[in-house]
Amino acid sequence: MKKSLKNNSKVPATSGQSSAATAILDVAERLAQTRGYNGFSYADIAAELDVTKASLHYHFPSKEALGRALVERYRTAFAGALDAIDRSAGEPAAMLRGYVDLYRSVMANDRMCLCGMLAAEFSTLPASMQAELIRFFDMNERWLAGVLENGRRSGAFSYRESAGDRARVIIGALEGAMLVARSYRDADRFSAAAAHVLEELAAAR
Amino acid sequence: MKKSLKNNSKVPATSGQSSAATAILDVAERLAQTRGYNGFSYADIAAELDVTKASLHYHFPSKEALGRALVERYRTAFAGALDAIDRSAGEPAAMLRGYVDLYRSVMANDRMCLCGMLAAEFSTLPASMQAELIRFFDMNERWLAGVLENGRRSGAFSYRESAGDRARVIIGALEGAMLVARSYRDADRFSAAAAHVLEELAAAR
DNA sequence: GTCTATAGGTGGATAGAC
DNA sequence: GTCTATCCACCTATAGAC
Repeated sequence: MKKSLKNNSKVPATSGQSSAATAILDVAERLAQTRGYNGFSYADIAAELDVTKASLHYHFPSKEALGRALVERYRTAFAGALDAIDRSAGEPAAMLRGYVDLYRSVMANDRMCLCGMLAAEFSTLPASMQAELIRFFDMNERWLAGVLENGRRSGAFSYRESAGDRARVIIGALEGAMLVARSYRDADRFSAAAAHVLEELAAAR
Repeated sequence: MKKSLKNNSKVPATSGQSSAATAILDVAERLAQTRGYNGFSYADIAAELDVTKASLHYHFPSKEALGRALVERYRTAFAGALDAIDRSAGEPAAMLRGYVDLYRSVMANDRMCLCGMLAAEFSTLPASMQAELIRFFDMNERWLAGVLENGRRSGAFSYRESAGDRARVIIGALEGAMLVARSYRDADRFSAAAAHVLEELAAAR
């Protein structure tokens, strides 16, 4: 039985997207995180939503448009999560734990970080997606470097290199731990690496 | 002008493979490392070698067979490189530098580690390739854990977790640093992370 | 071993009816 | 907004001549 993707809800869709577009992005996001951008097709999404491919093309005319929307939304949602950490947690150590938990929840959901996945496929992606990807990593690095600076000032963290360099090390370590852990279907592998990242920064040792 | 893939050389091909198969694997390996297993086709290889797709199927009947051969050869070559380190370098610190340099040379070649790339695509791979991939990571972990144990015994390294856990952390950090650095086309990003891995283990601090 | 030719399937994408 | 129908390019793979 066909389910309509039309936005029938009384409330406006979350962020300028119709509920149909949101439903499509939700499925596409999961597929992209588990199979990669080159690993899913319009047919896969259509089958899951029980609509036709043509209907998907109405909302996202090309796969590039879909892919761009995917990364944009992911980056925006991630930025929102970082803002939430900024507002809630006080201590740099708590903020860093919050950051690591963002990754942990992705892994717990049996997914790879969308942008880590796309980084692997980078050279095959449309330029517009490549640009979005860079924005994502730059944003992460900037935010993390800020937390690291504060932590060092307050004496909570201790590290030798620049905050920016250390931020890059942490991002790479988390993405890589996730990448490998997924081949073992073992979230604990990721958590062990995440714990290491946190402990390594602790000033008292 | 067509170049024949037939093995015309007087010397036997490197390891049970015909020189034709070797040439195919060389091209396929580079494509897999830069675009992913789902990001290249028989047509890509055929165009580069100036032969037909049918000719490739003679040497590797299916893409799965090609993919399996790819990971097998990569794992064997990597094992050989680890053996070479075992024989040449004495100090655990030197051995670890040698290990990191294996990754660095992949990155310097504008490639991603084949198995890191395939780890991203893991859920879309044939079972035979998934199994090979696990063997690769297990081998790395085992070898690295041995070096870490020796280094701790000799006083060269200092770390808190088990050697196996720390080995996993290091592998993940190197794979992830490579993954992200490739989006920036910046080998220095990788080298900075690699240097961090080495310094973090140094006992004198 | 390599070719031509082709099969059968799937990819992204569009026209036009409803 | 969603459908049916269709296009064309590309995919992996095979048959059979040379």
